[in-house]
Amino acid sequence: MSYPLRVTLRADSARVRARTLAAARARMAAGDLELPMNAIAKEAGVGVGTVYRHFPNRRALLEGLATESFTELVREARAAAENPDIATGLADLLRAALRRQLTDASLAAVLSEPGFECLDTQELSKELGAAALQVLDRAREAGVVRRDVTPDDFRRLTCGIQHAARGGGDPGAAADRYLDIVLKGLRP
Amino acid sequence: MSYPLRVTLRADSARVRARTLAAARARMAAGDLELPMNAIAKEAGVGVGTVYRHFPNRRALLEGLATESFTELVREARAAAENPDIATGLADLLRAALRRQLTDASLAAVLSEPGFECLDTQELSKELGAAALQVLDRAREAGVVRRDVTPDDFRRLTCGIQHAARGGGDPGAAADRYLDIVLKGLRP
DNA sequence: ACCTGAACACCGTTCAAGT
DNA sequence: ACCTGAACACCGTTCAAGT
Repeated sequence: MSYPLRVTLRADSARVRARTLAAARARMAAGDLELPMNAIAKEAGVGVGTVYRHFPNRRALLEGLATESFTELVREARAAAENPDIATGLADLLRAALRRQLTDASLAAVLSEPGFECLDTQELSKELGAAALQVLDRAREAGVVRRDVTPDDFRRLTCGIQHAARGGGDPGAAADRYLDIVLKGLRP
Repeated sequence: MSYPLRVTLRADSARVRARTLAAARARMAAGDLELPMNAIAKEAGVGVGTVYRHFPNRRALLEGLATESFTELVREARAAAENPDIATGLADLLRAALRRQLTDASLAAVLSEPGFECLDTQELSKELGAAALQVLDRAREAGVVRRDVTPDDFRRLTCGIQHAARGGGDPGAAADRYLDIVLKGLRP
């Protein structure tokens, strides 16, 4: 069994990583979802090879970008699982997942197709799944949700609503309505 | 007002078009959704420039690929609008849209973001919208659907379910369940 | 008229050479 | 150890030259 021993990066290495992520984020904010490695390296003032050292492929870079939102989402999911009114907790969980995906396209991309590149992301995914399962168990017991639904259905359904919401005008308003429809459909 | 007068292509031109579409379809069937123009031209035994003459960009090629399925879908939508039991008609409409998108990735892509490149596609889209509106009007009158839903919501929701269904194992089974959830949620 | 494919710009990815 | 960027392969797109 061997685990990576070094948890903190060397200062310059950490700086490179941060600058790469910043450049990538700037591009995404400007509406470019392609994340071209060469262009990002140039904008970050870093050699391409160094970008590849930190992020072996575009998927890894995407996960690096999504980590922050993903962490927040896990926190929200846990809070939802604690809600004394679990029907509300369930609605909160799905709403949070949807909102985070709409504000962060990288998170939407990462959740849309699992198959994780980074251990961090895999870990976050497990934690999200665990929180979702708690919500689901309590909701089932309270009889407020269909019995055939799984935590993975939650992931897929929120990704689906996100996709539907982005596929036309006023994504925010559409997302609210579609979430409403799905929540109602999820009742037993 | 000027309309294109030539409806039938010159024989060789039609052959080029057909070969291009065949090559593109072969690629998509092999799981490549990128549709690289150069590679397709080579595989079709045609100059790249000729491909561009027929399909000025990838979106146009995508629409060319989707036309057949789209036409079938319009037919199915019209049949759904005629169903004496309009609740069933509505379910049939959404099921057909979903099924076609799952069997034809190009149709899923075309419907997912409108902004049509070809007149044919624009026409098909209008016809689909008209049929959906008929279904919706009848369903509303019969009181079997939420009043705030539009034909465009149907498009977006089916695209969303398709996306959710593809985002994990057994897309077919997932699609059925998700459609079930959404149909229930659409009731008033 | 329509077709061809060389040519140019750009991106992904690797790896020998530097520090 | 880590970083750099030239180098190679590949793709999108155009356009001068062919038929």
